[in-house]
Amino acid sequence: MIPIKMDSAWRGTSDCRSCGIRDMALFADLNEQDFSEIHTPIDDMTYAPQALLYSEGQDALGIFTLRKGMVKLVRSTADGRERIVRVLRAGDVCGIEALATARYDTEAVALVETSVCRIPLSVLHHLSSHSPRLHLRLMQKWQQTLRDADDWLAELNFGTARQRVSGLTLKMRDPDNPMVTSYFARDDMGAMLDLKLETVSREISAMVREGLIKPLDKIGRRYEILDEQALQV
Amino acid sequence: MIPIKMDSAWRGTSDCRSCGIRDMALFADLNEQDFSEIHTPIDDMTYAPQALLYSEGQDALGIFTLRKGMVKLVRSTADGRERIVRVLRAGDVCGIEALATARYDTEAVALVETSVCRIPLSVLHHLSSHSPRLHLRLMQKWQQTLRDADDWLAELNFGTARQRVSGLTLKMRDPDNPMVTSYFARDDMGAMLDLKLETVSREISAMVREGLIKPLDKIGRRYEILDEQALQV
DNA sequence: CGAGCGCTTGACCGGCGTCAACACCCGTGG
DNA sequence: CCACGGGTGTTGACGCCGGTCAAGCGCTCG
Repeated sequence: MIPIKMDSAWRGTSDCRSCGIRDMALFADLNEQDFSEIHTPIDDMTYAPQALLYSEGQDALGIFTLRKGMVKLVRSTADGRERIVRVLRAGDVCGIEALATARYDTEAVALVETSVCRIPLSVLHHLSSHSPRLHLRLMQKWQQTLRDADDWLAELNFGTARQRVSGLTLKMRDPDNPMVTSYFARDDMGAMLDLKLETVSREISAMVREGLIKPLDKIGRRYEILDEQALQV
Repeated sequence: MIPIKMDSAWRGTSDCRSCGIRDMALFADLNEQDFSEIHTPIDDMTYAPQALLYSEGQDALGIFTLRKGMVKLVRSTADGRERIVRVLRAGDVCGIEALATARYDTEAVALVETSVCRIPLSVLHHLSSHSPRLHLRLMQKWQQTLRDADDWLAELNFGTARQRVSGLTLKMRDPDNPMVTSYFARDDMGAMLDLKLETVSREISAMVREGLIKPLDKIGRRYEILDEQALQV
């Protein structure tokens, strides 16, 4: 059992009106009246790499919007193996399932330093019935989450090792700089793609040798994409 | 390209109040006032095996509740391979993503004779903002759908061929008779589990030889579960 | 500067894919 | 009623991809 650091810090209460990612977030199109109906403060929090946001089955305090960083969602199978079902990035919603059941269905762990805002369930329940704008936005987030889940299965867990690693390479491109992609620890990548870490490492090495990608650091996390075409196979 | 038979039949307008599966369905806890606000008829439809409910990207007419039968959801990858992302059964909701985008994200095909009711989007949009009961029920269906998607990835697409076929065997047990399970055409099973049809066939044969399951028909679709324990590995 | 962790690489092996032949069920038509 | 043919499932032989085990390397941090 790997001990998980609980390095998390409450950084204060968010002012959603001036949020930097508000156009991607749940509260994108709330108006002043909607905001005036929020009576519980929204927490602004930051997690260190490997920090646990919540664990599988835990009672939910709220749902999270990712402002910066990345979070892996981990599901344990009946026989104790661990599987990464998805990776969330800035703008994604984390723990949305708690809206229906007040419990989280998966474990959520920060992969890098990650900042989030945590919106209490009571706020969402209240607003989703009083604000058609939030109601619509929630529907879109549900749909996006489901689509991501299906994409993960259809695109990243299908075909040869090369196809899977290529797929992850393209999926994890930096939104601000599409020629750069972010990898993870090799065993995490294995748990995402259903491959062993040695296989992942071998494929990455081969892709570098073949001139498809080029390492940007010495720890194997950031790579430049050189041949986009060849990765799309 | 395999031509898909469009054998579908409109069977009339549903009376939801007396629906046999109403306790599982979206309209479970609507009251008389809610029903009185439904101004568009709800279609009651039946599809033959292999019939197409809708295709990927198609404009949505409504969302479906399965009354009887099974439906596979198929996603095509960028390079043209086809992947079955989930199988829906009685009580499940099909095409829920259309609530957010008015388009379907996957293709839906009946696996056996299947009857559904199709609820127009307008009815759901109207009721979800006017009826807190439907609103809650919709949240639950979103959550259930997402959980199914993650289960499919974590339990059925992870580990050895034996583990996958065992997992599918347990997942497809008859709700009315848990000692009986339903299989599909071997290539469909392969597309669900990311295995080749020969591998699926070999694992099933081995499980029969080892006394874990026993065929109930001669076409390889229904099997009796003899050793539940051994399948849970 | 040394310890330790994570990444890489190699050698070997086994499980699954590939290709092919065959068995079986069932519908069709003589 | 039986002969035929196509579709689907099963089984076998063989090869390769990816898993396993192990050694070595390089970075980072104490």
